[in-house]
Amino acid sequence: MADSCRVETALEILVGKWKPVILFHLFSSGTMRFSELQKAIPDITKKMLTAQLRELEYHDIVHREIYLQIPPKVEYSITEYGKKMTPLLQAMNDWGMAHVEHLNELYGKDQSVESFEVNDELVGK
Amino acid sequence: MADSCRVETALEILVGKWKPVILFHLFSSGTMRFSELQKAIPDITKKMLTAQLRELEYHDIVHREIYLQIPPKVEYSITEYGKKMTPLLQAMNDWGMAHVEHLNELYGKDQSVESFEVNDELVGK
DNA sequence: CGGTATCCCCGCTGATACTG
DNA sequence: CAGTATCAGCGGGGATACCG
Repeated sequence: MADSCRVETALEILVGKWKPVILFHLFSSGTMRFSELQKAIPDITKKMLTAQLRELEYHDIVHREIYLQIPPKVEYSITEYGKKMTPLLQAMNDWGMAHVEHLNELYGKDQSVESFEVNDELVGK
Repeated sequence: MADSCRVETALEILVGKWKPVILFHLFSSGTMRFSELQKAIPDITKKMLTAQLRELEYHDIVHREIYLQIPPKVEYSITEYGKKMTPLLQAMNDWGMAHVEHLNELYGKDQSVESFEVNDELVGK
């Protein structure tokens, strides 16, 4: 735990209602157009998709490739630097899965940690 | 990255303006009274301290020991299960530190990722 | 001492419409 | 197609006061 705590720095990048799902899709599919992301995440609005992508872009996690053509085409992908997040995301994912199990043991199977609609979405894709 | 994404589960537990700082102090000091946490985190209100501690307690990360006496005494500590979060917190902390460096390289030293007041607080303790 | 109870504000998110 | 602009709602968080 050392003498300081930058956990919040990591949180800042990931926090945002749709960032984990966006990252999940980009990590899985490699490169996706704006409209492909929209299709993959039906409930997100253009406004939010744009906003969250811009934040990830600012943090050099996501790359935005613009093709100057009509109609426009924009592709998003994980940067090389962004790929270094994989172990962290993996660790969070693993801990999250174990924690769901733990909560089930504590409170019973019917309990939810909320916000699982996001996962339903992934399942239904 | 597997076929599902429980990253958000991990985020839920940590998200909350004061949870990382609270965890930092409890991990560092072992056991702390309510008032000690207040002193360690001057800007937090009783309401928020209580709320965030209750959430951590619900998730079995923090244990709440009540001493039935006048004046009241309540001690908070990390549960055994909670201690299993250490590697995750460490990973997030490490990534966070590296990311601050990365942002400095990209945008210059003066840039901030915001919310560093929390750290100032820790430094000033 | 260790909390609740109330009231309030602001910023994230959503819905909808418009545009190059 | 890939956005921006505008308006509106809701809830996390803050300030303050009170309580066993």
